[in-house]
Amino acid sequence: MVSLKDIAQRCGVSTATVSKALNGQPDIGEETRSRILRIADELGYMANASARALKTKRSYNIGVLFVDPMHGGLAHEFFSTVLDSIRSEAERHGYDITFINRGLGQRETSYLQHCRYRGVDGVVIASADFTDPMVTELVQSDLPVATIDHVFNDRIAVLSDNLRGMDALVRFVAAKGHRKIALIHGEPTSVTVGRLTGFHRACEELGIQIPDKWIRQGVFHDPKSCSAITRELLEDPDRPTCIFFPDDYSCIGGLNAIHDAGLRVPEDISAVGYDGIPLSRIVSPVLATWRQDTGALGTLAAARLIEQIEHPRTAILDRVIVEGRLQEGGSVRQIC
Amino acid sequence: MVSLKDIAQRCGVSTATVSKALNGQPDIGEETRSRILRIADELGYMANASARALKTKRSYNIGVLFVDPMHGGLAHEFFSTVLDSIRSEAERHGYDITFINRGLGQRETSYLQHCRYRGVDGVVIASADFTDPMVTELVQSDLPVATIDHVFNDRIAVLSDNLRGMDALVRFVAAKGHRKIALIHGEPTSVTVGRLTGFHRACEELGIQIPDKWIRQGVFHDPKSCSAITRELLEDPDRPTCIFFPDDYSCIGGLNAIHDAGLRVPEDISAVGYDGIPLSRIVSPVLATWRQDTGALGTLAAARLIEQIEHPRTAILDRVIVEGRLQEGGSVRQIC
DNA sequence: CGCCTCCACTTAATCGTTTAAGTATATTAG
DNA sequence: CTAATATACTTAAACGATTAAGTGGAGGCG
Repeated sequence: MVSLKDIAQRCGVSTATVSKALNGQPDIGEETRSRILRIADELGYMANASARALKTKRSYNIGVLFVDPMHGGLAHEFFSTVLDSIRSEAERHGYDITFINRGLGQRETSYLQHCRYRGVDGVVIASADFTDPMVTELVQSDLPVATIDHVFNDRIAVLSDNLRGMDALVRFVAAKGHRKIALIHGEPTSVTVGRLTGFHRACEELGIQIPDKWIRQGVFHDPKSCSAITRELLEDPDRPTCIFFPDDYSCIGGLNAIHDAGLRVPEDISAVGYDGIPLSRIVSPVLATWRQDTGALGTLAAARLIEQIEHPRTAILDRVIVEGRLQEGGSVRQIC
Repeated sequence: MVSLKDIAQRCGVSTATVSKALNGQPDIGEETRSRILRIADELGYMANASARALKTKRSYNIGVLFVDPMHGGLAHEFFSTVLDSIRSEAERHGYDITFINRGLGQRETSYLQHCRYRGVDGVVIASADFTDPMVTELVQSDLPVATIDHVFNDRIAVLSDNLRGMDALVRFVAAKGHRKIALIHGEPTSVTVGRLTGFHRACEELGIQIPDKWIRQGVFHDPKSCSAITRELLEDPDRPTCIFFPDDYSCIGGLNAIHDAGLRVPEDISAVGYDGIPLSRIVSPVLATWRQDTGALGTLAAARLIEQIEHPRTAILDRVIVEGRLQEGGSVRQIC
């Protein structure tokens, strides 16, 4: 409503002067500047983001690509905390965020087109099918991109240490005496690859043999599929003493299947999650899990992306590893 | 990158013609139009949202105000599903969403200023302190506004029927034989008022007397505070047979406190949640709760808001009530 | 005194789009 | 055959900001 023009009029100067005064340019006299600032404040002036973006090609908007292939989108605690930390870090730097999707209304568009349409200054890819050509297109564009839990060449990547996390969990349950361990993992993504590697390496180093039938593919965040696999594992007379789930949420689904089978956790069988969402501490027993620093994941991705946006020549496009820590919940029991 | 100008050049027409062709204006010849459309497609043209918004004062962007006073923001399943449905309904209509906050970078701003800065076409207020003067300012502005679970005069409001939900829950547990019912409610908001009213009315109609000490104020989505209150309720020798929690999430925290006290749910004490988030079906026992139609809440708010944005003269600014349904979980047992 | 520099501003162009108003050509009416 | 009308365009201004280039005057220097 109130524009530079209004302020210029009231101050008896040109709009250029007002713009420069407001932006802290050096070639403005001291009393002129303070008068302009005062009037701007009085009138409740607020810049027009569209006009500014049009002229400067900087929208102070960052895109967030967040595709949960199975479910609604941001409905899970892990994602929503990551998202929230992206949001608040962006806000701290004066950026807003825009969800990137395909298709504006009827029109079908690619993710990249959506980004161009809104003129986002960069994109955080927080969860997506990284083999999707549209995602590849985005990553190969000239837009600054930061990915979470996936590495692309010459791009910022923020990763949680899946290998180490899984390693720590295996050692934890092994120390509790478990040797018959089953692993339900998620879809084959780089996250899954890291975790599987960590799992197998730790088992090997500890001299634990895991039969193939105990390595099963489930679905991330899908208690249904994980419950079904759990049931199968339990039906086998030679059953594991401990089951690893793809994540805490599906672990809770697994607990349910275990209870339905008339067994108790951890007395009859132990369970291990992954993520360390708040919920994992609220349920009973508290889950043994690897607590990812979801806040750091989002915050770092946003911070590094903004760094690249604002200092394109000097920003280092490498990977950052975020540490996690073991949550020793009661869902794993000591066996002799 | 590719602008109207480029298309105009390639087609040998003016930018005005291209604009009109692309926007389906009637005064463009058939072959000209199809040629323009073809070239635009070939060049991968995508409009520039900033330029368009600058000229038309329509950003195709809707603001979402989402302030969770206690926690990070969108970290809870109830909120995140509402948000996700707002997002996807907006997307269906060609709108993007922007989170509204105070303060862009260092600069302190009001919610309304943020809205003006981004030029949002309207705002969904999904969760906020409705007594906050900044929220009031927003609601009293000329921006289209839709609120969720709160009513303002002459504004679109989408509400879940808290009174009926609570009524149904009370009748459900009463039918199971419970008469000693405790209620932990959330902060005093209009949601809480509705639920309390429903609770007291149902109790009165059923002839159930509830002592004051069993009506306690907790905090929404805060398992900690609810656990503490639960402990207090359990310590009293004259303890309730059933506890109502402000929501499913805090109910799960309450279950934990109950277990810690050496009691089982539902054998020793029954528990009731509210919301019906997916999690409530995953835990064991499944929670008895009122399943709110969170999808409808968000979808309707977005749809009605967009209706008002696009047809300001004919849109009806009233309240919509969203139905929910009883989820008869195993967390309430039949007592004699 | 004449020239240069510096300061504090203004002018004017520009970003990409939309749209009211204008224009040239073809068509129809009288 | 002229005049009115319709069609299919073009012209040009505008949205609100930014910014390179220009300007006028004060002050400094030799």
